[in-house]
Amino acid sequence: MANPSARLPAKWRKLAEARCAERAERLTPARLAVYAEMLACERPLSAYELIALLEKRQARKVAPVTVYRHLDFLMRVGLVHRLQSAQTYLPCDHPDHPHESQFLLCSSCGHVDEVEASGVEALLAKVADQHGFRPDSTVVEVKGVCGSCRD
Amino acid sequence: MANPSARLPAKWRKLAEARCAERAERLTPARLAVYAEMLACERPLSAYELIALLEKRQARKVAPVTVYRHLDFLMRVGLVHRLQSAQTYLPCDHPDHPHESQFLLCSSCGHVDEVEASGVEALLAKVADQHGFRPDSTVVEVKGVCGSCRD
DNA sequence: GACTCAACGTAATAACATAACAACGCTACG
DNA sequence: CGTAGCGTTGTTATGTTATTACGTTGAGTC
Repeated sequence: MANPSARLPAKWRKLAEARCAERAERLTPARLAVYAEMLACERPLSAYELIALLEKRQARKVAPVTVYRHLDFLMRVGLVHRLQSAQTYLPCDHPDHPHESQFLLCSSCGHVDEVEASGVEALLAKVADQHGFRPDSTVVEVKGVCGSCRD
Repeated sequence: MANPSARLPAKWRKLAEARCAERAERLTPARLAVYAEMLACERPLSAYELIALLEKRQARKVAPVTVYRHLDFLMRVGLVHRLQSAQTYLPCDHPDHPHESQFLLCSSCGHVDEVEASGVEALLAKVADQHGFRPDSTVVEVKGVCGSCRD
């Protein structure tokens, strides 16, 4: 089994460690391995795709619950997002700070662009307030066609 | 088995028929039964909850694929929405015209408020455009606590 | 050592969704 | 009329996503 950290750029690893340290959470090798696999893949993965990749790399069986636990952890600390409309997971594109994101999902190439438009969150907060609603978190996913695929 | 239309207010039925007529789609009894069940329930339902309700009312087995087909139909004509973050389905709150909606999901009482804030769609279109992205559809779901539950 | 507590392993199962194929019922056209 | 086409429905099986329950390990503490 390859050491996952060997494939994980130092920059990302440092950010991940910082995020965990902030919250007094432990970035164990198993958790790091899942995160590294997701970063290496560069596209959203389903939990079971991730299981298959991990089993291949580690040459041993990986139970679903294991991966789901690691994903829950990574989402809790803000290193990973879940695409609700696709039931897939992808690493956060800018894990240097906690944030709400919006996602642009290309239906042609499958690429996902994570953007952070503060105006969107502000507007949703305003709309919620107008309905007497106190927002905790938001899901914003836009499906369409990305610039590359339009050419 | 009760006639589903007996439980479906005439107003909603007329709107449903109009939506289907526009698109030359057929609002069959089976489809209407699913729609009526969803309207009667007044909260988002999972496909399998819907199956259980239909089986109870019709006193016969209902296969998952049947309900999924009817849900697909109802979503296609715009009478039903799917909450992506909860994997549940709920009738459209204002089926008199096609539209994109935003949803306010109360984590306390489970109530879902469907709102139609044109500003949200406009802003998302603008953000998408700034990234060279052509949007087709959007998913906007805000989790939080509704006005009633804050009291 | 004994206690605690989070992380991890293992097995089973629940919950959500689709595939493949046959049969039925319109309706439109000769 | 009849029959060909096509959308709807029924049936069975299977695929995909996620969780429950419970036991074990390992690091830190007293």
